[in-house]
Amino acid sequence: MIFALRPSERSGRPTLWIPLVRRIREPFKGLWALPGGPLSHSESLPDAASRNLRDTTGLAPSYLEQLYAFGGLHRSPTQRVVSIVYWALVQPTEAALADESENVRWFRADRLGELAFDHNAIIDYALWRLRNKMAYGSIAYHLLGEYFTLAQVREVYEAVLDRELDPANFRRQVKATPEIEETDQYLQGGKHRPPRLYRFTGRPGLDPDNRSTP
Amino acid sequence: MIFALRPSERSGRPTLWIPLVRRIREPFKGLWALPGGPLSHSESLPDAASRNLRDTTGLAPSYLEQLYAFGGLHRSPTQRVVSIVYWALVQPTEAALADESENVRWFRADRLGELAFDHNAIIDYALWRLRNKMAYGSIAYHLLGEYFTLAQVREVYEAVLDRELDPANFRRQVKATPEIEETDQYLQGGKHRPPRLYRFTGRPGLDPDNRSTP
DNA sequence: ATTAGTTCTAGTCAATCTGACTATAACTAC
DNA sequence: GTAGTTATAGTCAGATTGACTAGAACTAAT
Repeated sequence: MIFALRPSERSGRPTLWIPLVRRIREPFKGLWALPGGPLSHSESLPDAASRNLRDTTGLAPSYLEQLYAFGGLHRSPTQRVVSIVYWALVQPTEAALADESENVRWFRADRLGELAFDHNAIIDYALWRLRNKMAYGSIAYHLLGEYFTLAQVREVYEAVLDRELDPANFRRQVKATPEIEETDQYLQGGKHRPPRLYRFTGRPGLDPDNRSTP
Repeated sequence: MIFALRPSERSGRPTLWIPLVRRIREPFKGLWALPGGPLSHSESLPDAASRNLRDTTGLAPSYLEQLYAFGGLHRSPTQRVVSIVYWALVQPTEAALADESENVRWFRADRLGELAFDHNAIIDYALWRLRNKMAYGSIAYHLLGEYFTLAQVREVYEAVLDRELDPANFRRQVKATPEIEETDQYLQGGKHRPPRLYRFTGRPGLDPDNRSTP
């Protein structure tokens, strides 16, 4: 389950997109589904998630976290399947390089049709978690490049939370977080006062998967 | 992974306890470990967790939530094991009924020796999650009975967070949450002014496991 | 060169929330 | 009665938040 920001076709503002793969066999042949695959005997869970991500879309995530283990009895009509789902954030530069093809395509996270298996429910839950983490933790920066303006951070929040935020108040809050570092660079090229560039110096969260990285 | 409140031997104040089972075969024979067991083909993940809980300790949880899927390559020295761990809260009345025996015993959560497998790390993570959920969500009430005083709620927080809280300020905050309902009952029997009893009217969280219960 | 249009950025102010603290109420034990 | 204990309400200063104002710094059009 991969999230990335891409400009909306209409407004040009960044919105949330996810890549899906088309089922080429039964069950649910022809429907779109989350990328995934089997867990090999010799790889850890996050390794397997990264490999699957790379194999199907060519993407390398800037953030990877376990979402949930889904094990309902009737998730697949043919057999009992337990899926340990991970979710990833990729930066826009990465997302632009992603392989697209007849059977791999990006979709807006808020405009999905009917997907294979219980994947609609999985995405709903992932979106809920993303919004939650965004409200507390410092996760939004993994959807941006190394340098960014405060307005870009605000656009990320607006895209994910789906509501507008007061620019001045948002600045004040972000600037108060110690993990945000001011640089001496400014972003030129806009038709207005050039905004200052910042960078994120924090570390990802502390899951069991990556607890030992202090 | 089960949490319950039991009075400390020394101070008599409630503290966090968890039941462990003794390994009766290799690997780690003789060491204490978290209760658990295999996932059968015909039961969902939360069902399997409840059943294991009941089989080993006789307990029925008042709260059950998925903790994490642990899948490191070397968790067990003999084979590759993926454990989908659930954590549960049980009320004190339940906990008092729990089966204890030579091979099942309660331990204080903050005073554990070396356990089998990676179970020390799992418990650390569960404690971290419990503290986190406590700070935000309304989870503490599942460690109490149906009726409780505000001082009892405070004791739960103090036990889990391991620090003292100002009684007056704590009251103010708890009373402000809409899920707490005042009753007309008072708890008699103390050697001081009898405190009013309250009840919790909220629902558990919204995991994928129990999302459809509005 | 001037002006209009845009966003960036700093700041004010009232409302709300938080933590430290004081004071009274209501019970039991002596 | 009186001392001891916890329950409960309330006050007050400091921090945080949301709505808003205003000047700064750039581009584009005149």
